[in-house]
Amino acid sequence: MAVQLTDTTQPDQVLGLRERKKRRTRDALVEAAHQLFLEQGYARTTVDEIAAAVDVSQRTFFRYFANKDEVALAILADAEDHFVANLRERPADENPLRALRRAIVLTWRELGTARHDRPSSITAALELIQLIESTPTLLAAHLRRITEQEQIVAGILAEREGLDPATDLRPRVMAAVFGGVLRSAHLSWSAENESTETENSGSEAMINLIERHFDQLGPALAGDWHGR
Amino acid sequence: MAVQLTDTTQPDQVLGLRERKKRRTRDALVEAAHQLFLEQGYARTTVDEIAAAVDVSQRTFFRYFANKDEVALAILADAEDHFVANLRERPADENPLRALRRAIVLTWRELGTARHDRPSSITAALELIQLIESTPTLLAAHLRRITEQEQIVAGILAEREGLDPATDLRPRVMAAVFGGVLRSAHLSWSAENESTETENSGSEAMINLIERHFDQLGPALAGDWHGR
DNA sequence: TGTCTAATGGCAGAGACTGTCATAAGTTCG
DNA sequence: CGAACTTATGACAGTCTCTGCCATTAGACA
Repeated sequence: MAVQLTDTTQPDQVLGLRERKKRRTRDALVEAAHQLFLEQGYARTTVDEIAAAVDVSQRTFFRYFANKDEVALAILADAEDHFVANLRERPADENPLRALRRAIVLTWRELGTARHDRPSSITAALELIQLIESTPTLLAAHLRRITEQEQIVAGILAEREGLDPATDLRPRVMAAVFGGVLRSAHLSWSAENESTETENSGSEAMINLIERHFDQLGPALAGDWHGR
Repeated sequence: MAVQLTDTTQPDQVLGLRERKKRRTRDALVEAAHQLFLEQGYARTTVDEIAAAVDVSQRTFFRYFANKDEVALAILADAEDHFVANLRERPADENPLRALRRAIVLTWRELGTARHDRPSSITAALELIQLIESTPTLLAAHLRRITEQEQIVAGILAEREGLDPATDLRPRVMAAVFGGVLRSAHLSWSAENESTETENSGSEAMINLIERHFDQLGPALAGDWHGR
């Protein structure tokens, strides 16, 4: 697969020592930060502590992450990329809403089964969502990232359907609605799992919640709520 | 209306000198901050500058606003309160989606016509939306506030329809969808009005955009996009 | 007018970032 | 293998946001 050219193209797997080292410290920072945030809370953890835990200088920390938010949210970035990839791979004959729904469920399922690279990427992701929901600063940063993702999603939808994203509002509206439903599901999840430790755990609980929220989309928009 | 009791209840209009002074400095801070942010950008404006412009100490600034974000977003807080009030006043026989739509349009129209208290609250609000959309930090803070508002909206909807907010997901989903549509409209607006000065201006342009986005909600969720 | 309460200012300090520069550590090539 | 080059890191120093603390000032109230 990885074709070896002169030296412009970097092989996927065979990274130099330098790159490997960088990746290692980056991973270490993410993990150390995550641990510390869970133990003592986001606000009460200083960047210096995180850096010290990995034995690098504070300056180096800020070369890896633009700010404190970024280390915390790094764990979800992985999942987000997977989601985008999954959405792109959805068959063209699926309607947009279904494609989105399938893609997100599939992403959580993957995260649950596949032993990604880190042992428990789901556990970490779920812990993080809880942390986010209980940390105003983090929530703000997370919401901003989410909306950026929505732009990307809107672009993918427009492309899928062969629409002009500048003219047609549907992709953007759909992406925004999707984002809203997801956030709502996350909120419900973190409300249910408020009690300290991850008990209900498992990606299944989250998937279930997401499905239920999607199911309410039609009924919610229907004129009369008393109908049911 | 305002019944005068012993002294526990503060009359609405007749504020003491102290309260009047406080309100004045608060307003001055908001206005000075807004002006400075527009002139030199959010990041390049320091809190010290804002405080100096109103001739108070930095310490005092932070007694009025928890952080720099808050002064900037204060201008929209007013509009948000109006929206909530408008939503509450919507007739019970209106379905939820329509109630939300009417309430938001009405809010913008009020903001446009009524000479609120400050001369041009719309102008400032629209300028602010543009500033928000082009300032990551502010956008993050704004999104967080928006989601808080969504919780309130969900509560109002549940109450309107006599539903148990803990059980029924529809209010929450609806609030999230509404929030998404609005954000999408704001984004479109700020994209259209990117060019420096407020030209298209007027709340009518924004209202028009909001209506158009709402109109796309049905079509977007409909199975087949090629239908139209 | 005198007391009581609340707003303010000034100061010190923690913590998140950023620019700069010297040093250390990988990479490349002869 | 070692010299020359490139890149990551560390160490400061400095700015800016935000907080706690205490003395001072200025309305409120009797």
